[in-house]
Amino acid sequence: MAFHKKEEFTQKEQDLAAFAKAMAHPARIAILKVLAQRNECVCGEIVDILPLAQSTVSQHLKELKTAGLITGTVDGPRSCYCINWKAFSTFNSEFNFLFANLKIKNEKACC
Amino acid sequence: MAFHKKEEFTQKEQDLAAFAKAMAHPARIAILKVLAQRNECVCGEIVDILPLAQSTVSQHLKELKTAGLITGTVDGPRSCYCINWKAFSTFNSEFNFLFANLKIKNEKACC
DNA sequence: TTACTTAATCGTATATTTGCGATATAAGAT
DNA sequence: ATCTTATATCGCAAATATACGATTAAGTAA
Repeated sequence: MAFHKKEEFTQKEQDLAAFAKAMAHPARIAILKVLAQRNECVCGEIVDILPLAQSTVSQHLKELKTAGLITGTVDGPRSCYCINWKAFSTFNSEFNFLFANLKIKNEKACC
Repeated sequence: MAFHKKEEFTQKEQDLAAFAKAMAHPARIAILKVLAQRNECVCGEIVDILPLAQSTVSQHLKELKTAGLITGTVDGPRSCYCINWKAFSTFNSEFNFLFANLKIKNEKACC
């Protein structure tokens, strides 16, 4: 039995899916929102904002970092994170390439 | 122990996450790509294109439909699907509102 | 040195996702 | 009515995600 046949798809499909997956949780959206609005490295504070335990927030941060949506530096006993704008730019391009370039001529719903 | 505390977040955060989650699989990205490129209702064919069993593809289609990314009509023994452009437009706006409007002044990576 | 602070990781329980085969459904063909 | 075709749903097994408390690690302060 083969589970997770993700390798059967193209690299671009997998990349897009991986990016979307990293955003596929409200907690991670909230984290990204904070980082985007602050527009600087945010050290801590995120734990105080989210309604989750410290360990859980740390896991979400790790996922975002692993997926490449954010970067992080260790600065003494605390860690600082900020948005990886380059990754978002790439995602946005890919996303628009797939879906947005046809949007105008498709305003008419077909079914 | 509370699992899945998604209700603790704002509706917009949940909506964005739900949309992202629907795209968080290469198979569903591939399906969306086909529908976007064809630019019309696609009946069947999707099963032939994807390297997955018919029942699995049907499940992915159901997820996309439930999340509102695609629409579908039953047409005799066959079903036809097409992209819900309105949903994509909404997602794109929300996405850009959160992340893209700050992109230009943030090209400098901070960490 | 011993505390204190901050964040990451471990261990674990539960929930969800993924995939397939088997079965059901529903319309058209014979 | 039966057969065929196309799609959806069910039932199950395995993988992954989610969350928390407890612990660890590493720097700072006393």
